[in-house]
Amino acid sequence: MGPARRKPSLPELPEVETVARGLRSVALGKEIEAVETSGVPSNRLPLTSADAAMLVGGRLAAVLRRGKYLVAGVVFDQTVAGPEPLAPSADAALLDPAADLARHGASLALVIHLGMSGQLRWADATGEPRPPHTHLVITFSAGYELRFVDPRRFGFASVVPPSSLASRITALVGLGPDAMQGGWTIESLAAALHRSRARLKTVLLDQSVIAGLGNIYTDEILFRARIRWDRPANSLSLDEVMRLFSAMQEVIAKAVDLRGSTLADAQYRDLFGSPGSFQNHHLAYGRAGLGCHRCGEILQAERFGGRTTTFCPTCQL
DNA sequence: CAGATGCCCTGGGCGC
DNA sequence: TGCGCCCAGGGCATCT
Repeated sequence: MGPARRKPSLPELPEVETVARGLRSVALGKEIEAVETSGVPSNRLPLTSADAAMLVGGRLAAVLRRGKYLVAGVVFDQTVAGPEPLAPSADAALLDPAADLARHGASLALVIHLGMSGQLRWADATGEPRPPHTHLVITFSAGYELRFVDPRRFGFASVVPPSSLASRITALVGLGPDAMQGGWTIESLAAALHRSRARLKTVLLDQSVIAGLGNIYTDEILFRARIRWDRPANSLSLDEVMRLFSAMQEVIAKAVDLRGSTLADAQYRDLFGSPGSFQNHHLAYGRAGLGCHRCGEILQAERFGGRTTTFCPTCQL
């Protein structure tokens, strides 16, 4: 093996959750005074300056996360009561951001997906200069600004009325239950997996089945569950589903606790520029060619569907 | 028709 | 130093 390859650390559920919590801690209730766009459109969903300008005069009333999506509710002409409850119950509204936003009285939604290289930064408007590839800047009262920086422009920011969420951002509405707060049970996970005979990792990555998992966390979950990525999803025994369920809970909880994974390229930073530390607990992702922490076997990398999976050929069955 | 595969978007690391 | 290959992941088109 050559020198350690720089891997992108892309934002998945734990990283987006960390950013969402950061936003709640600093931006709720603050008035939006100005919005600037770079004029360089997202590759996915361009934001017109007219749409962006609709935010001016509003206040952030809620910051939700659904899978890898951030959804901020913006209210006009009313005071914000206070921070929303941090952990909403797993009721039907959990999957319906429009309903959640309505409860907060939001008349506009700012939807952000960080894509592969997107970052949100909270900065003093008079402080550090804006980095290259800053595509959206929202200036709040008190001289702070929220910067959306995205070199590869796979991410997007969109401003839509809550009632148009379903038609304008269909993927958001089509998300399956969230990997962290979707109310998953062993039974519902087993049912979801048994509906498909596609390869297990394909199903775990399918945002319409489980929302929030990406390449890093699926590899970590599968390693801990000791199950191969290419098993047909409907071939798992009950014991294996239970292991997968536990691994998903543990990995996501710990990764959120450690504020996500920041790898060598430092692509992911939280709202305030700090790295996460779950990368120090990675057992599979990025470790191809290194020894398995469980059995010592050399971890193997395989490519499918244009991406790499790292796993232990001996203890993942 | 479910599942698999290929392609596209982009910038940066790195090899030559 | 500079050029060009390759990689990353999500969405979608197109196959089998």
